[in-house]
Amino acid sequence: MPKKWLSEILSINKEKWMCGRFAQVIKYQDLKKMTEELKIKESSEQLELNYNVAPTNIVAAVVAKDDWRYMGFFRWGLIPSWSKKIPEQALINVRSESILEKPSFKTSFLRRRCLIPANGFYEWRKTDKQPFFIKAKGDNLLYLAGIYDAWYGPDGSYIPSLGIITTSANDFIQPLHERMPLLLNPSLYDTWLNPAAQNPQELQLLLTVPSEIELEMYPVSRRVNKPENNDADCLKPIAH
DNA sequence: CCAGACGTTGTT
DNA sequence: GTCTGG
DNA sequence: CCAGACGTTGTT
DNA sequence: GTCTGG
Repeated sequence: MPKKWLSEILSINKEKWMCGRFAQVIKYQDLKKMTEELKIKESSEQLELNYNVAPTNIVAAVVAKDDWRYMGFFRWGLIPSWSKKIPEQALINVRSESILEKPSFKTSFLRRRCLIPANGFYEWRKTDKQPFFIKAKGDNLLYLAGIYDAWYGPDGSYIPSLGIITTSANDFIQPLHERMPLLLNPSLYDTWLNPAAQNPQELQLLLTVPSEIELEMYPVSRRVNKPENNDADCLKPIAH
């Protein structure tokens, strides 16, 4: 029996998820800056450095309980609280356009919004699968808009999880992809994080505001393809 | 009322 | 949990 | 998102 | 191709 599987002969690779990989490498200075900017009351001394965040990884996110803003840790891939089991396909992205119509997302959107700090996110060019890193101009952190929930497994396990909200790509991202993560303008952070803000129409409006955040992108090594390659080289620009 | 689903992406 | 379909 | 597996039987 | 795992 030859060791060739059908896939090697038929190999047709479909692109699937939009924002399917990002970087969360938040060192002391950035952590300090973020804590001030977002008025976080409780955080860690330091965060795990993840240059290549893949679905199901644990990520840090800013959330609020009443007036108390803190850093929480969540599995990337939303598990609705009522799920009987962990969804087979991780719900890593949430379409902003239909968020209020989806039972899996609606309540989390109305009551449990978060911001996921990221250095930037990875995107694979459709034509040649060349990976790119997309980040804010300069070295400012990006904050990806997300929603979270808490899930208790039948065995008593407790898993907080989140999903990243997506929207149609702006002119900058368009050449690469149709979709992009929702990047709120900083003036909207307060409302976004406020769990008392629960008006569906007002919240939905936040999803339609075009981002004013200036972005830049550059190609990176295909090493990033493999989630276990998790080091600074993932972020380095390579020659075109 | 109960049963059953509950998601995204892109391409064809 | 919440919504849709029968 | 990409990577990697993808099967069965019974015997050692 | 389809599914699971990270």
